[in-house]
Amino acid sequence: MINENELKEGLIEHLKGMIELSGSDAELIISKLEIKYLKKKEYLLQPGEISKHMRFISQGAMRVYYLDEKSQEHTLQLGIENWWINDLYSYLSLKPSKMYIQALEETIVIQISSGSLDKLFREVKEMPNFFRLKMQSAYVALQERTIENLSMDSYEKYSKFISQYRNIEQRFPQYIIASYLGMAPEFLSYLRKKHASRLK
Amino acid sequence: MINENELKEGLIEHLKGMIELSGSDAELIISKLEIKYLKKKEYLLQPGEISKHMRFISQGAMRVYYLDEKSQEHTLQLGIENWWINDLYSYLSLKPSKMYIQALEETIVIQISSGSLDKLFREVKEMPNFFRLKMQSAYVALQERTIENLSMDSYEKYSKFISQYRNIEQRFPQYIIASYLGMAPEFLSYLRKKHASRLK
DNA sequence: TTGCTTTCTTAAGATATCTTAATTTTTTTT
DNA sequence: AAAAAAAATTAAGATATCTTAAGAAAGCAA
Repeated sequence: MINENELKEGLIEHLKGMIELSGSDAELIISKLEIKYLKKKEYLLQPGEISKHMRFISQGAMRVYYLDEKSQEHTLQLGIENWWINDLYSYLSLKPSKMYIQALEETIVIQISSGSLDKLFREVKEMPNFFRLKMQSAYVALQERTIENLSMDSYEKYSKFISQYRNIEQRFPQYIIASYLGMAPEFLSYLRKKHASRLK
Repeated sequence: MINENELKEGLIEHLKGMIELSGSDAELIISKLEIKYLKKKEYLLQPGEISKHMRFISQGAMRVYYLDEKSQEHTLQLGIENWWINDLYSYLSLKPSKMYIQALEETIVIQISSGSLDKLFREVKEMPNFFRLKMQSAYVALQERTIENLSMDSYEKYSKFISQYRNIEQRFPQYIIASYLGMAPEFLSYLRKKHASRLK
């Protein structure tokens, strides 16, 4: 069986990669963490629900996606171990989400409820800094994605994607990668073939 | 002539729309503000430079854009009075920007150097909160743009754009709007004609 | 006001990407 | 291992969007 304390310790290590935490800070944080187990294809959040937790992938792989009016899936976020995953829109605005957050493998998530997190913001000095920094890098990453959207064609985007997500990319089915990149899966398949030799 | 104190007061009001500031907070902040005047087409930042200020448009209109390898312009951000405008990537990472930040009208910008802002973060209690909240809404807005990129066709994007930027949109030349939306200006022109009657 | 410069429009042909549908391959379940 | 389900490939025809080039309109400067 899995040792939950070890998992929680993993999140503490993750925090320590960015901010300083005392032993008592760590204990305080650990006391607020909840662990959730998800089977493949299970949902952590579905449209209509309000996202009330910050969520950290401890093991496994997930994605955030939504369905447009034509019921097409569009993937907004992919994530694996040690990535945060959420619909921040819903979390921050307290409005119902339009997103699905789904496990793509057997997955373990560590969550903090927004109430607990607010307390931690007050009680653990460096906690706001952690989320400020996270938020900043998330913003920069999203801006990068916007830039790619504006200036790259489909193959360039794909090519950048696989070089950026080295190895990780194999954990996601191709049709999900296509939906992340904003192209039809058949077209991605066509591109892969066309450029087959050139792929690094 | 323009009364600079009034302009600075405008920024204080803007801050007060989101956080609480005492009289002495306001004075402290005001003491760090610099005012910059830009003529139409003038640049506030150019590629290769590091963005060392947080920038607030006091009057006028600006855009952030970059050139791709084919020297095509892509507009990442548009802004008018009371909007913050910057290349956060460069500002946060201290790396050289790839962006142009350009005035599209006679423009007045209020700046705070990153050094001064860091001080304010320590000296004005609510200051970090302001930027945390700003950052959050910027992130959510960018996520919204990503969603549109994934699921809307060009006309839908344009249509959403003009309803979102009511009236403001007339202050930006159409080819810039096209470059913001990620389409060729000729195609935008074609779409406008095609849907001419339906435009609200 | 005239002339110059910038922006916008039009149209034709080229290209990228999508849609549909059938087939094959891979993965999962029994 | 066989059967069922999910994912990937292929190919043809359809559509969206781009490119180029030229002319018209609008804005700005002399």
